[in-house]
Amino acid sequence: MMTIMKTAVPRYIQIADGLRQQIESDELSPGDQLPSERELSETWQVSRMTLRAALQSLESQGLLVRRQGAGTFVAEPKFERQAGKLVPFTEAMRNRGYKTGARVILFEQRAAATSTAQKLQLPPAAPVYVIHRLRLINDEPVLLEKFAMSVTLFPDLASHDLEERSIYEITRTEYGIIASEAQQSLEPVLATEYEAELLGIEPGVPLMLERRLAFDQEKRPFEYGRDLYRGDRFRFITEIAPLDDR
Amino acid sequence: MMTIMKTAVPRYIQIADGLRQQIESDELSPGDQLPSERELSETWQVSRMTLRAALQSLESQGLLVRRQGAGTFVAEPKFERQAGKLVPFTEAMRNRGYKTGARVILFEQRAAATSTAQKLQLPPAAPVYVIHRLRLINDEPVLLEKFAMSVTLFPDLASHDLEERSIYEITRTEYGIIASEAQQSLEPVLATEYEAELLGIEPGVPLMLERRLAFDQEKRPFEYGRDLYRGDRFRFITEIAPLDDR
DNA sequence: AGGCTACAATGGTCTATACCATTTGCCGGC
DNA sequence: GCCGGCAAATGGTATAGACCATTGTAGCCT
Repeated sequence: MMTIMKTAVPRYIQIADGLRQQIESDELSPGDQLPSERELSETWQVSRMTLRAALQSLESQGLLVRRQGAGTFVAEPKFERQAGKLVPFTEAMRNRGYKTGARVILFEQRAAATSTAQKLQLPPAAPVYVIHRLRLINDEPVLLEKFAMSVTLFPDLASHDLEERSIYEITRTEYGIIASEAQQSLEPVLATEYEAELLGIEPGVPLMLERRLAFDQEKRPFEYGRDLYRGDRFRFITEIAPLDDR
Repeated sequence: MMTIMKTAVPRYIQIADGLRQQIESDELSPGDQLPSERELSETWQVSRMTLRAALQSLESQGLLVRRQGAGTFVAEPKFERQAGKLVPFTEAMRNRGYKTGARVILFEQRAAATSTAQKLQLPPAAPVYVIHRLRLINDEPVLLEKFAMSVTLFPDLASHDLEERSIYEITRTEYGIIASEAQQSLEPVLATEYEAELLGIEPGVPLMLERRLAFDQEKRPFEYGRDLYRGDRFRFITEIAPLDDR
């Protein structure tokens, strides 16, 4: 039954389907450059505008990347990140076969900002660590973590290796504080110049901001963070399960 | 500093911004019809193609709905649904000031399909209820729930009012089974004819499928469901908190 | 009064063309 | 050998116009 089938598929959709098949059958690989718009419009015997409609459709589906003056390229596939699940980032990515890395960009102790003190249920201006950590996959920066933790609760945190170890593994083994749940939210933001420089992108590029307040086994908040994921490298999927260790 | 500012904003983006401002300042309300493309292109003194580019931009941002032959309309705002959070649907929507309703479409007892028995950790072909329930907001069908539950675990379930009561409230108060957590996932699907008819849409319209396996306080699976949300009426946001009752 | 048909209004597809903005590569000069 | 400038290649914006497909309304006929 073809009740929802059109008898004539628009040309630009036919062309988009043809190109998508080339991408999905590995005839074209991520990073490959497509023939130019002018060449493709000759190949498919359509106007350049019709061809552009096809490319725009594929771009909006995340399959193509177009750069003015340079060309059209097959998009790299995005990493998948579990939304709403406290899975150690490094472990999750390594499980996918990626090489991971981390760099501590900032580690300093300062009086908590009012909102931070409030979130962490600390006295006003209580000392906290403010930590910025850059995460890399296959040597490419993809995530900038900014988080705050209480100095009182985690004395001498600097003595631990924050580049090689998960923060939650450190809190569990060194301080007996077990991450058990978290409040998280996702929202798109644009990269500032600072963030852009660290992530190797242009300012204004979209990032996914994951705000997080992690609680320990006594339901006490102990980590307040804002993770900034490159929007062009991640997509978020949702599955809830009992909290894994981090 | 204008390092990311272009000195010349494309005309179609200027027009899109102008129309967006009319929408966001309530000069245009949800459901309002916009002037025709031909009229707008005269108003803004551009070609119809340029005007169409502006409308397409707004459509992709979810602000406009265009229907061939009928016109262009300001989109109704979407309901927000917490992804990954077991909040009773009725309660969540009522809290937003919406009038909710429910209709049981199907309630039957049958031998569990293999996959269902497996998910619910039941013996093969164990008897289960298969329940389809249609949810309405302001008298509009927006969600089709399909779920399975063990007959053995919930004898005489039919005697309870599934239209007025939350399923989890029933399992808690009548059977002492408390929903404590769930595995959930989100994925877009297209409406079948059956689903489309119930939801008042055309077959092929996108739906968001929320698969769910709910566990009780002893970590036993007791409800296996597939919720189909109208994609044009919901968007999903993520925030995790300790599980509320359902 | 209801149903059907036709027409007008509306969005959708497509063409051909021109020009602009960005990127990249090559060539020449230092 | 390196750097800068220029030109070509590429995507982006815009125009003018034609024609197609769908929807809705009005008028006419039963």
